[in-house]
Parts: sequence; structure tokens; C-alpha cells
Amino acid sequence: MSWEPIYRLVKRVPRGRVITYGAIARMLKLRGGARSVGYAMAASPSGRGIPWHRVVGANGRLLIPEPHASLQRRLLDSEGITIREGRIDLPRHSWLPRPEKKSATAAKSARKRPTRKSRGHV
DNA sequence: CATCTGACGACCG
DNA sequence: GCGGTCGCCAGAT
Repeated sequence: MSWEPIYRLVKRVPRGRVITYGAIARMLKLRGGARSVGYAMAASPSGRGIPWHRVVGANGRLLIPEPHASLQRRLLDSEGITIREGRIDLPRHSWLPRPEKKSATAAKSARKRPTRKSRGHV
């Protein structure tokens, strides 16, 4: 599977903004969902200028393990992103490839899933 | 080919 | 708000 689209999209994230795994997966309509994005980022080759630190989990939570977690926090803080309790004010820093005209708050409310049936037990 | 694991996300208690 | 569980998929072993 080619993760070029993912890398390209991540590279488009401007400084001082972040994007979530789920958002990327939805934009690119990846079968693997957010998880495949995480996989791609984990395998993201250095030297391509991929701002991996700008990719955060749902709700702006930092999911990257310790080795890079501190580095990520440092980089994000260096970009002016406020991190509280290991979390980022997503509505404030979330970025979309095409900010049509709505505010950032509407960005995360992309879609709802009313047809969610209870997964009950087996 | 079978099984496990994982930089995820959503739901449930 | 948090921890646990399930779903989903792509590598690794």
C-alpha cells in the first residue's frame, strides 16, 4: 500500500496546526481507517520533511510513545501550540486542506453516524 | 497459512 | 473523565 497521499497531506499541514489520524483517514478514504494512518506515520521516512509531530489522535490527544512524545511536545510548543495535560485544543489548532469558510469548530463536525447499532456481545 | 501486534477510533459501564 | 472491549486493517513472525 502506498502511503504517498498520507505523507503529502501531512506535509501540507502548516506550522502551528495539527491534524488527526482519523481526519486523514477520512479525507483520503483509506480502507484501513485511522489505524493505517498511524502505521504509515510510524513508517514515515525521515528526510522528507514530514511534520509527523503535527499528527495527533482524536480529541487532540498525543498518542505517540515516549521516545518521540517529548520531542513532539517540544516541536508543537515551539510552533505555538498549547498543550494541556497531553492534549491539544483541537478546535483551535485543527487544520483542513480546504477551509471553505466555516470556523474551525465546524471542521471536526464533518459527519454524524446515527445508524450506529449496538455491537452487543456475540 | 495462522496468530499477534499496533503512532486509532468509537462505544460501553 | 477513564479504563476496558471491539472493530478494522496492514505488517511481522
